[in-house]
Amino acid sequence: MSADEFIVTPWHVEGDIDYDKLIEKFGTEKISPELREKIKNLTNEDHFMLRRGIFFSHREMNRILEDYEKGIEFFLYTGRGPSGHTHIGHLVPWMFAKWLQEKFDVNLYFQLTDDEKFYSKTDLTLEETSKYAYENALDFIALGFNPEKTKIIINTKNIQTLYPIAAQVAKKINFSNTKATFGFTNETNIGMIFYTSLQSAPCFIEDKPVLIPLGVDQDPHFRLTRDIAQKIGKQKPALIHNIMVPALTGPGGKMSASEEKGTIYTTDTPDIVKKKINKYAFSGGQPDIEQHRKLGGNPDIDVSYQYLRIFFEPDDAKLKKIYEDYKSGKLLSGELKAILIEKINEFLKTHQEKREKAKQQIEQFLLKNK
RNA sequence: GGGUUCGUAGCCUAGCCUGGUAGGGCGAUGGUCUCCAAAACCAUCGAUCGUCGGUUCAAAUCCGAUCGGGCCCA
Repeated sequence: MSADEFIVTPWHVEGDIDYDKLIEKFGTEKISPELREKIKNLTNEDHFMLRRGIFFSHREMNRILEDYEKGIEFFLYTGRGPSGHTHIGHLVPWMFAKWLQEKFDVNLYFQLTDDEKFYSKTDLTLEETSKYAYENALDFIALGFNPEKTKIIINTKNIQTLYPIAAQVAKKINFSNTKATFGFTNETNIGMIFYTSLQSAPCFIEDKPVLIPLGVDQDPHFRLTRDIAQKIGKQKPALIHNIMVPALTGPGGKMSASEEKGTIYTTDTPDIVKKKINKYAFSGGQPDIEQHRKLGGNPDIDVSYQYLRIFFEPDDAKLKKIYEDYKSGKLLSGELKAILIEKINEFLKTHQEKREKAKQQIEQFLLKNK
């Protein structure tokens, strides 16, 4: 794969992603300074993920906000395909969703697509994906969502609620649509072919506009949903997209739940975190210390720096100092890694405590079928 | 239900026709080098060849059955 090639689909992300090109390719809109300003005015906060372009693209986010200003409330929807343990990349859209929920005081639905992972991963059983769904739910709850306004949907458990909506959707999507959108072939099992309608279903679970914060790789599902929304008498879902969190080992792909060493899990111990970062994190440093002092490092390709930017260092002034020190050669790669290790472990310490508590809270979060 | 095709280390795959206990690539691991990581170089681990049975001195290789995946037709 050459430098300017990249692949972004719901099931596969590869290459060095050019996000401007992706916006063009997917037909989404870049988050404009005006939109950012508007969000800032409504929330009284300029969230660092917006400021730094971690959330970089959207579809009709402006409409959601205009409606909101007119007193029309929206709700939030996001989710996760439970194919393994939760890693820190997953937390990006969840954290942002949590912030949106807080600021706008709205309902949120979190969908765990255990059926989809069973369909798409040949070696996973339904028991395993359901087990991961539970595990992932704990991480989600640990972020501190409002239990009064937050419901977790597990596809195989909540099918009774989802199915009537999914049926409405499914009738309007034909085989050619899914083939074109997802690249399905004759080998694709029919679970996959139907599946997108289940991912659409929560968009219409309330009779209100919906805003979906999500990784940009999931956009194709909602492209279909948006296409058919009016046909079933519903509003198009609005989306706001985050970039892919790079794997520890390098910029050529997203962090994957199945690749041990390129991934920091929410359950990793401080020692494991330290070891993984030191041993695997791709750096933008120079070949040796002398050259590094002289030429400086490249924070833009340095994964440790990127993690700080994306998630672990919300303080702009601190981040800027790290950026400049690294770029000037004052800060060594090993030192940068030490900063990140400290930050991650600090975060995980509290996260893991909250995750334990979540085991007692999970019941009140699970959506009950009516 | 019929036909067809595939099943070799974590992944991809050679070998099967012309039987003599398996070769490569990627990956992984360790080392050298680096402030780390990457790259590069060196080294190492790893498969009883889906399963069961038969033929044979000898089977991944031939035969039968069976399980699993794919495609086509009905």
